[in-house]
Amino acid sequence: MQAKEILKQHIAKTASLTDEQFDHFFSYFKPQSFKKGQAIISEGERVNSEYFVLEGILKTFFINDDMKMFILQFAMPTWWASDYNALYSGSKATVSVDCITDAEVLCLSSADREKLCSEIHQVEHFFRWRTNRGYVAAHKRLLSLMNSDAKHRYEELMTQYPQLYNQVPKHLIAAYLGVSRETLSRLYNS
Amino acid sequence: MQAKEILKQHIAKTASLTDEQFDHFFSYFKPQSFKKGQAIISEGERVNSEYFVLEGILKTFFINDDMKMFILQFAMPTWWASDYNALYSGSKATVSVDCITDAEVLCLSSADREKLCSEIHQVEHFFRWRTNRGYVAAHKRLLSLMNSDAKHRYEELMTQYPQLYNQVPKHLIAAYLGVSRETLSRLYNS
DNA sequence: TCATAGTTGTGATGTACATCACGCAATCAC
DNA sequence: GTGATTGCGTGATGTACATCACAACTATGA
Repeated sequence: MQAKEILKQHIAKTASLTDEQFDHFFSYFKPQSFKKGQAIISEGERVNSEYFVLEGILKTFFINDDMKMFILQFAMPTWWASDYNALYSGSKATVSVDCITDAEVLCLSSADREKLCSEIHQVEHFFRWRTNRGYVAAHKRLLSLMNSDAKHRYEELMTQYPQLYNQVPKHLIAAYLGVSRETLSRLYNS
Repeated sequence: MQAKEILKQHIAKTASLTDEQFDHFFSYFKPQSFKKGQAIISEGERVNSEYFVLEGILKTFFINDDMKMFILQFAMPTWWASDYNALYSGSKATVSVDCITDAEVLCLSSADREKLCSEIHQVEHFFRWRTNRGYVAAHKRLLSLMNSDAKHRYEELMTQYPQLYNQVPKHLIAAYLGVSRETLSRLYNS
């Protein structure tokens, strides 16, 4: 399927745009290709854009002073990724985004998103609902981190996104679950 | 300060409404008073509204099968609280909201919020930005849960919201930090 | 005013994890 | 093809927490 059609169907689930409106909307998105391992947003840099995934898997992550990595999100096709803190506040990135596999994305600058939101009411509507879904998902994950042990979190993740099992190295899944790779290995061998 | 003025100043930080627009907007909010300990949203019930806090402190929380409580949010004046999952999906509440102190709130139904969002573009703009701030805050907390130990999280919380120290029982602060009340007690006595 | 419930502190013990250390494929680079 | 890198498993040990048990103090309400 074409990039345009993928985005169109994605938007149509939440907002009603006329064809002209959608064409205008789409014209601000820049297609980009990335290779496995390539960085899209690096900590400390300025962040101007957010990214809609067409193909491949991205990760949003943070690396602490001990060089330990924590993954906030795996972004799969039709998901969005960026450092939304930096993007909305204008500050420098505190989290990074890179490619777990080769990836095709559509890039939308923050300035263009705000322009589109103010031009087309339904675009603002779309972004409100999208962000709300992210907010709810983050709260679910907070509860799961506080309430469940690592084994339970692992099983939840594998049930919801079984494709991660084959497509994503185990140490990244561990970094998402918030356990060491050794612990994760012991969990599913039991 | 009047309820109306508090809300007006709160909105004005993110959106530009004319006085007429704000009057219309405000007319949908219902003032409500609650006593300490009173429930606002209970797990399993239908959720119709969200709440803007004028005075007092609310908590949004979840109780698991072992009757252990986890606090997602303390809502202080000018904060919003609800079960946003239930509110946006129409399902029943999975988290509860109640009052830690006596509280004055403004209640806005979900139907009215959607009506106002579609009538007044700037209202939709406001809610998009508000939700984005919540999303970013939730991700910060996810990182803090995965990266920091309980002592560090406690100090962060007390630095950012020192008023919680006196106004909120310690076992609720523990339920927010994700540790037992015993552990919390040992943390700050050292 | 007395009883009861809610809040906080502290010791003893248990456990789910992290960390360190090592070996062993599979894949990649040149 | 060979050395280097990446990914994965597993044992030994350490630790930050949970849990249980009990005591004391404070606020609330009949």
